[in-house]
Amino acid sequence: MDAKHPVRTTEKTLLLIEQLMEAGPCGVTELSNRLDIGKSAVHNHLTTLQSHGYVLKTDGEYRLGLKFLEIGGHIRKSMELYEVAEPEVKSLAAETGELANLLVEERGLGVYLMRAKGDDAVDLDTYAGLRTNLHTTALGKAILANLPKSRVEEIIDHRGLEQKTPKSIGTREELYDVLDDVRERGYAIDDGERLEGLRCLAAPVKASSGEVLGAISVSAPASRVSDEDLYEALPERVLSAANVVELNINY
Amino acid sequence: MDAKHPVRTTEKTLLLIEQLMEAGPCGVTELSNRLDIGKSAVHNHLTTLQSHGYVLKTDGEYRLGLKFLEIGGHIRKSMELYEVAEPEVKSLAAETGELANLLVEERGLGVYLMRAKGDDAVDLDTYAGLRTNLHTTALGKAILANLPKSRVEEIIDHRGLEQKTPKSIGTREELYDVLDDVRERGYAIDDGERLEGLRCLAAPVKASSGEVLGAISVSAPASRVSDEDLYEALPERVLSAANVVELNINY
DNA sequence: ACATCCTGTTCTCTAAACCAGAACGTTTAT
DNA sequence: ATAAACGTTCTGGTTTAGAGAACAGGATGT
Repeated sequence: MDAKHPVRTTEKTLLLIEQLMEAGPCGVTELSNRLDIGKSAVHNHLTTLQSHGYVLKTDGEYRLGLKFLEIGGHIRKSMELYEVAEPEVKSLAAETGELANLLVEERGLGVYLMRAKGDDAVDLDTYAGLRTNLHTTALGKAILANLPKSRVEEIIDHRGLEQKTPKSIGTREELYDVLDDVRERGYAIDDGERLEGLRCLAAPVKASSGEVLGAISVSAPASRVSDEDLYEALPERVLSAANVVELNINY
Repeated sequence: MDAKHPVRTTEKTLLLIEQLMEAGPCGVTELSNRLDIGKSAVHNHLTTLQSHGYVLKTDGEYRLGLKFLEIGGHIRKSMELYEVAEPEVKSLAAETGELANLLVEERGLGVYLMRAKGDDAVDLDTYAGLRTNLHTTALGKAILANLPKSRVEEIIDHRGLEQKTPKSIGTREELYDVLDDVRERGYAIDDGERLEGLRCLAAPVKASSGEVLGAISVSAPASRVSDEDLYEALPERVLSAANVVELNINY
C-alpha cells in the first residue's frame, strides 16, 4: 500500500540506500547520475546517513555500513520463531548432513531467517535476509498452503507467478492444485523446480490457532535423495523438526 | 563526524527507526510522545517507510521489518573477510565444541559478523550485528593491537574506556601495556573481564599489507579451559584458523 | 445503552528546509 | 603543465514537511 502523504525526502534517502546496496560502493557523482538527483542533495543525504552510522566513506567512496546488520540481527533475535527454531534447524542440518532453512512470509515474499549447513550440504547462494517468490520454493509452498485463500490471491495479484524455470508453477489453477496436495500431505516438495537437480522438502510451522508462522526445509542434490527418501524418510525428519518447534512455541 | 548540511527530515526518519528498534512495536501516539514529534509527522514517516518495506503494521502497531536483515545480510555477504572466514570459524567451533566468533571494527566499535556454536558452547547473547566496545573483549584487543596508535587514540577519545566489570581495562597506560603484550604473543586473552568465569582467546586476521581486517575467537567457560589450554593448545588452534583465513584472502 | 476517551488518520496552511545550480578546492589523468 | 573530474560548500527560490485541528473508529467504563 502506498503512503497517502509520503515524505519525499525520506524516499530519496531510501532510494540512495537501495542504490548503494545494488551497485556497491559508489561516488557522489555516480549516484547523482544514476538517480537523477543533484550532487549536493546526494552529498547531503550521504553525510547525514554517515553521521548516523548507516553509511561509511572509504577510499573516497560511500558504502553501506553494518548498522543494517545490527538492526536486522536485533529484529531477528526478537522473533520467537527464530529463537525457538534455530537449534532445531541446526540439528536438522547436522543429522541429515544437508542444507536446512527457515523461511517466513513478509509482504508477500519469503524471507530466509537462517540457513544451516550440514557436512555434505550443497552451497546455494541463499543467505539470511534473502527474499524469494513464495510459489517457486518448497518453503514458500508450505506457507502458501496454510494461508487463507484470500491472502494467497492477494499475494499472487501483487507478486505474480514469475517462472524461474520451465518446471515452475505458471497458473493459478496449477498452484491451487499443488497447495491442496501440500495441505493433504502436510509437507511441500520442490523437485528441481527452482534449480535443476535440487530436491527440497519443507514443512510449515503453525501456531495453535492454525496461523502459519513459517516453514522449515531440507535441500539436497537429487543424487543423494531417492524417491523413497523424498516421500518417507525426509518428510518424517522435517515434520518432526517443525513439530518440535510448534510445541515449544505453543508451550 | 557530523554532517555539514544534515538532512533534518532524514534524521527524523532515522530517529524513528532507532526508537522502533529499542522499544519494539509501537503506536503512532507513543512514538510521537517519546520523540516529541507531531502525530501527523510520525504517521507520514511511518507510512512512507512502510510503503518501502522497512516498517510493517500489525495489530495496529508499527514495527521494523526484515528489510534491514535483507540489506545487512547482503552487505555481510559482500565482505570478503566473511565469505572466507565463515567456514573456518564454523570448523573452529566444531573442533573445540565451544563458541567461535568473528569480529570487525567499524566506527570505533566491534561488530560481530557471525558466531558459531560447537556442541558444548556457552550461550552468550551475542549475535550477528551486535556492537561492543573494543577494549572489553579479546576480539577487540586483537584488533586494537594491530591498528596504528593514532587510530587507537582516536577510538578511545571517541568511545572512552567504559568499565564493564571491575576487571576491565580502565586507563590508557593499562590498555597500551596490554596491547603490547598482544602484539608480542600474537593473540589476545580475556580471562573473565567481560563475564566472570568466561575465558576468550582471539587472534587477528591481517591483510598482506599488515592492515588488520578483523579477529577470530573462541569463548569457553573457565571450568573447561586450564591455564595450559589458554596459553598453548587454544592459541595454536585459533592462530591456525586466523592464518588459514589470511592465506585465503591474500591468495 | 450511552458517553467518554482513547486511538489512527486526514487536511490545510505556513514556516522550514531541501536542493538545483554555480562556484570552489583538491585530486587524478593526460 | 594543463585539463578534466571529483567531492564539497554555498545560496536563494520553491518544494514540502509537519503542527495543529478536526474526523472517524474502537475501546472502555459507567
